Amino acid sequence: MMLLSMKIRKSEVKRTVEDLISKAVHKLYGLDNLNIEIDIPENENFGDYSTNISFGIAKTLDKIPFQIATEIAHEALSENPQIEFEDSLYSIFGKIEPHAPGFINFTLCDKFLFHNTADINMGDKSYGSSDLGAGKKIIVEYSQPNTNKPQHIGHARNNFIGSSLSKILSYCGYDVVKTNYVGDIGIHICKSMLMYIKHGNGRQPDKKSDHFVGDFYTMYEQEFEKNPGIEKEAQELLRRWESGDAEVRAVWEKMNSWVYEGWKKTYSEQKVEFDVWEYESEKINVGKEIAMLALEKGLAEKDGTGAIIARLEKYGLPDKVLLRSDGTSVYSTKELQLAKESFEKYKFDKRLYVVDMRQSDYFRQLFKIIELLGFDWSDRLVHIAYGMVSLPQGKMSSRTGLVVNADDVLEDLISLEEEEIRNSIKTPKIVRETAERVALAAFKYGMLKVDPKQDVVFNYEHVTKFEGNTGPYLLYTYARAGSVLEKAGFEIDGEKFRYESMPKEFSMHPKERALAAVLVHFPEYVLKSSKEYAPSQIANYTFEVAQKFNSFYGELSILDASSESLKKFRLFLSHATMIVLRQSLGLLGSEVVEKM
RNA sequence: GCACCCGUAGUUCAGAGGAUAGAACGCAGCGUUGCGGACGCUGAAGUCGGGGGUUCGAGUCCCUCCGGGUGCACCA
Repeated sequence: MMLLSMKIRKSEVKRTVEDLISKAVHKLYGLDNLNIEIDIPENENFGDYSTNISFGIAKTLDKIPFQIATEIAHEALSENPQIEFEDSLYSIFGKIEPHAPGFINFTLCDKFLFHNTADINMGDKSYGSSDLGAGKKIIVEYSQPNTNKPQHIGHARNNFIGSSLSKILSYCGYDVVKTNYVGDIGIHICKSMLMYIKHGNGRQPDKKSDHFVGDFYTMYEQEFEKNPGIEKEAQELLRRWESGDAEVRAVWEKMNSWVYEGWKKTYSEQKVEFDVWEYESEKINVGKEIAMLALEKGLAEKDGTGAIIARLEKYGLPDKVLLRSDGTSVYSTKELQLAKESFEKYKFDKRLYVVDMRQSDYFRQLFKIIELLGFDWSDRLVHIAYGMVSLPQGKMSSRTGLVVNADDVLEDLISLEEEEIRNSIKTPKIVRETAERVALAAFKYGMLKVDPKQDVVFNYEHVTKFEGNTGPYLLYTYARAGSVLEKAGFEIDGEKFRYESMPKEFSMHPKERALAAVLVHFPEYVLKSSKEYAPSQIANYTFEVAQKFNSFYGELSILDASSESLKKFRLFLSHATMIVLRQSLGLLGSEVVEKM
């Protein structure tokens, strides 16, 4: 008999299945080091976990998969792990069965599901967390806005992905450093500066200050259409900035401070934070050293004009200029330097760049150059490429004027949610506060539920609905469960409520079982999400939890359960659901509300 | 021209090489003198872009074609 200590983490159920199979296969056939894959079957008839191991080894063993499955299932069942709960031992799996044509299906017993539900109630804030990443450092760089205009809806997706990934990785035990690398200088910044100098008359912002600056950038684009010559003036400004011209620097500082002031509000309303801010203006010409090293290593060469160019053709990538012919460094060279400094400072195990997928080739070049420079940490760099955000009326474009500002989106969503909840909440202040949370959840969930690689069509009508796969639906489910608990006067009381107090013939109703079982998988989805750098994994899991709860809620009465102990069990389940919803929404960057 | 990403129900999206490809919205019905009906239940709806290949098994991996998006050296 295999005995597991009482401290077994529920996140290890899947690993327990792996161990069990691995040992059985070793004992029966002497096979080791197999890649054992454990599935969570969608079809409830196939148990809580399943494996296809029999197919993989059938040829080696010259046996029929079903026979192998039968043998392994039999062996695994005889080693059915025992776990201690309430001062006695019980076996985790109710059934371990072979299934044609050769799967092995594992079904958790009711008592384990009860046990896990009780543990969630006791463990509260830590359920689903792990120490997978203990002692490992991950830098997550995201947002990277430019100081010439306010943030649009595409930045919002970036902010939400980066911020959520950071939370997920922290939850898995990694030491995470959230970094923002601001593009605070360059020709694009000088464009809005130019217009302010020409037409601003020293005005102070009369609206949100980053929007105020953005208006001058728009003004530039309009004027450029009529008079392309003004680009030279912008370039001249950049030259003056680089030479340290006091007048230009003063305008630059003033306008950038306005932008930062505006962003502060944007980030605060989005509940997006950073540990470290880096500024491009502080990296001016820092790339020379890197460029020289590249020359030395022979991966770059000087061309006729004096520019230094990394030759990447033989690696299937376009060549990349490192130093311009005038000797100044380009953006990518600064980024190389930044990566190097970052590694020297943090000795990171991973560095994630959350940047939209248009820059995929660029990052491939960047990472290749770092590898060719001989830095052995080049394989720790990861580009988290995400797709574009578009609207039902089409893709965004500054030319057609269809650019949606992130602040405006959130404000619109808040208004929509205020209308939704005005009926159930009467105090205006509470309406506003609640609407803010619901709107942010709608916004974030709408962005995060989609796989990062996919483009997103962001539909206001859709994401703010209280029904369907939306943030508000999840919050509604949470509030609904909370309302029942409140009515019952329920308080967590794990010590007094024991499995033994359940009726002798107790077996879970299918709806109870489905809910309790889906809760077991939370830690597994957190891990999966962290490995794939995909918050969408947690998002879709969370929706499944909400569906299972509502289905349970619709079918069975909690407060009028047939016995006190059954009622208490259902309250336990409801409370455990709330904890999982709260934790997973938290990992997606959203807060729950008690009433809505 | 070259490269990368994406093609799954009318629409928006899930699918960890496996079992009868799943949700949500919309559509057609149904349910509760009941804990929040902002819910639940049932149903219709699919040649997984086309064609080859690998595999016991392909929506998933490989090749090719088609369609959509994006990027290709001194912008960032």
